[in-house]
Amino acid sequence: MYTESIENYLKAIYELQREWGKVSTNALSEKLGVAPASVTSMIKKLSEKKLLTHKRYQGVKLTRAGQKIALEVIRHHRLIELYLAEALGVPWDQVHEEAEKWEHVLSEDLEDRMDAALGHPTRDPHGSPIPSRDGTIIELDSIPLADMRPGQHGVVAEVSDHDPNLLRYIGKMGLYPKTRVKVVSVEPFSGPITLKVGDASHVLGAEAAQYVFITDVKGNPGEVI
Amino acid sequence: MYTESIENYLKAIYELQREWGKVSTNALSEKLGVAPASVTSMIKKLSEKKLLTHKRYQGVKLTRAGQKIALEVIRHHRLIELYLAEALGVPWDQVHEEAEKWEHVLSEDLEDRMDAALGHPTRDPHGSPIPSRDGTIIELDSIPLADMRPGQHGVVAEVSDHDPNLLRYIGKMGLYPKTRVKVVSVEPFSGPITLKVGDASHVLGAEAAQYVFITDVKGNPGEVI
DNA sequence: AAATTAATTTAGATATGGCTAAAATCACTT
DNA sequence: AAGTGATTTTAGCCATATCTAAATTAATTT
Repeated sequence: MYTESIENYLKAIYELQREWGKVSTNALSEKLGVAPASVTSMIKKLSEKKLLTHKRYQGVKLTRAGQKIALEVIRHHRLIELYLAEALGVPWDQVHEEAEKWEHVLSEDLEDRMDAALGHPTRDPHGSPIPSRDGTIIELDSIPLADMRPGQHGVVAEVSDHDPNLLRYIGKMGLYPKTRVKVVSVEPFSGPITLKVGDASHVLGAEAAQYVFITDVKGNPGEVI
Repeated sequence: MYTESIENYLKAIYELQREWGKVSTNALSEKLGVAPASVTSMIKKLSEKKLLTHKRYQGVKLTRAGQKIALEVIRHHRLIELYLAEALGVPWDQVHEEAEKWEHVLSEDLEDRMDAALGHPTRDPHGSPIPSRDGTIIELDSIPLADMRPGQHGVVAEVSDHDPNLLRYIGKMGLYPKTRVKVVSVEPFSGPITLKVGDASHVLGAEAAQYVFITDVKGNPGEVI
């Protein structure tokens, strides 16, 4: 088994890789909240263990072995998040923090039991896909709500879980995964977005809209006024 | 917060204190599976933090502060054990291992949720008392099954959870907490014990009988043949 | 009371995963 | 092509929690 630290590095690298393609020392440093120099020495170690490849000054890339471990940790994380929400009613803005710790000590047996109790789910409470045991993951094709135009509508696919405050804010307007939304208007200069969620109308700040991802986008894109 | 290591030391000290009164360096070393020298240096640290008192070559004793932390960890451990057994059907010989890891990363909020979901339980699956949040614990008055005499009967109060094999063995004859048992005969020289559990009759080895604790013991003690 | 044995402590080493400060490299501008 | 600023790496240090080997203290035996 790998240390908690190693698991966290691999997970972070996987996520950055998916979002930005390449993963720099600084990006990792910021995401993990450690000094760049610490990242460099960990990279060296992970490279020796063949969990990633590294070209000096050029960033890292997970090997197959590294990705496998990353996906196992992510599977733990997301199963735990969903389990806590479903079975114990933990609010969706708190499940992430709890899962951050528990994911590293969850046994495979308990993982399987939770998976079965939840009916082999495919999405966590934030809409993120839960990798299967063998490391298959189906990422959704979605765009940030911030990129939508007036008149377009779609379905909330996924919401970033990095900030509990953001989740509470988003939750207040009912923007949970699988919810239909329609963009009514968009203010210029990265301004707020007015949208319909069911019968209700909400105004959402531009920054928050970066973190809400929409799938199944349809409708004639109108002008940004 | 304290490190996982510190929590484990405090828990171990609490348990040894309860069982043997005083807690020697060697006893801790054995219980924790670390070298005696390592125990000495940790004792020094815990003593500086005022979590225990130590007289050189004379063993240690938890302070009130140390005991409070020990009981918090034990509460976590036992709530987790019961939760896993009840909610996820984890067999009673596996819950201990899972709880050993999880207990150190459980939030107070989740502790409360599990406690509520279980209806504020007072015993874990092995019959051990679950301390309350404020650190109150009600230990049962019980004797080892090995000390019972033919003709006596009683109720299983608690079973040691230190060895999964033992738990499976004990489970096979239905010796779960709250089960009535009657001692039929006891072989001499610390020999096996024949007992009735419900309608069934079982023979139990003397060593295993050291780890099963009986309360409410009644009946005329007969001779050990 | 001295010698032996057992328990405990001290001293010094190791691995992990952080840190800061300084050096090296890269990327961009002029 | 050289200079500047940002990024990355190197070098060396620190804390935690282990270890082994040696020294000390306590307990027991003769």
